[in-house]
Amino acid sequence: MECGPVGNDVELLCKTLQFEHKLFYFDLKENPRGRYLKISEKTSATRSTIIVPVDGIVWFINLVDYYINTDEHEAFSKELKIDSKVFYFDVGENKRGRFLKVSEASVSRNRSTIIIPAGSSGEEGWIAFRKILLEINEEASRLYIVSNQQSVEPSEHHPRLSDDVGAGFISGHVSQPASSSYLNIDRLIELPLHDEMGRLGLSKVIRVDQKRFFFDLGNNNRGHFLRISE
DNA sequence: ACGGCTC
Repeated sequence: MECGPVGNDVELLCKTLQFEHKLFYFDLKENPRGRYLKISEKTSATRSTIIVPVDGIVWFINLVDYYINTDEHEAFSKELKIDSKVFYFDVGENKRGRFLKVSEASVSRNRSTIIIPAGSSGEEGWIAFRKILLEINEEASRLYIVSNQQSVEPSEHHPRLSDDVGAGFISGHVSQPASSSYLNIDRLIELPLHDEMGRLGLSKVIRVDQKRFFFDLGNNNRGHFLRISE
C-alpha cells in the first residue's frame, strides 16, 4: 500500500489503480472541515489532482456508470456541482483511444484535470476506476459510522449499521442515531415531491443543461437501490 | 510507452 505524503490531514484509506501507463492514487482524507477524496493521476512526466468532497463520491460513481453504459456517440458532457466546486465530465477520443476527462473548477485554484483512458477492449479502464470508487464508498460508509458513533468498538455495539448506511446520504448534522433516520427512508422514498426530500437531505440533484436529475437512496427487503429520476 | 486537457 502506497500512501501519499501526510500533512495535517488524516489518511483514512489509500488505493491505487494502474492502467496503461498511468497510476491513479485514491486517498480518502479527513481534516476538521470534513472528509474528501483526493484522486491523483500520475504519469512519468505529470501529476494532476482533483479533490472530491465525500458526498461527491457517489455521484462520481454514477457518472462513470453513465459513461460506461452510454453508447459511444450519445454520451453528453455533464457537470456536477458539489459545495463550491464544479466538476466537468467529458468524453473525448484521439488516436490513442477514448478517454473520460474530469476537470475540477473551484474558486481559488487553477483548473485541474484527470484523464481516464477507456481502454482498448471495451471500457475496462472506466470499469476499474468505478470499482475503486465503489470500494472506497463502501469503506467510507463504515468509517463514517465509526466516527459518528464515537464508539471504540462499533462492530460489537452496532453490528448492523455498517452494512445499512451509504456515505453521503446522511447529512452531517443528523443528531439522531443513523439507524432511526435511515428507517424513515422507506416511507419518504415513495413521496413524489422532490423538494420535500431535498429539504430532508435525502435527495441529491445534478443539473445538466435544462434538466435536473434526482438521486435518491432507498432500500427494501430485496436490498439497496439508487433511484434516478429526471 | 504512450496521450488526451476552453469553462
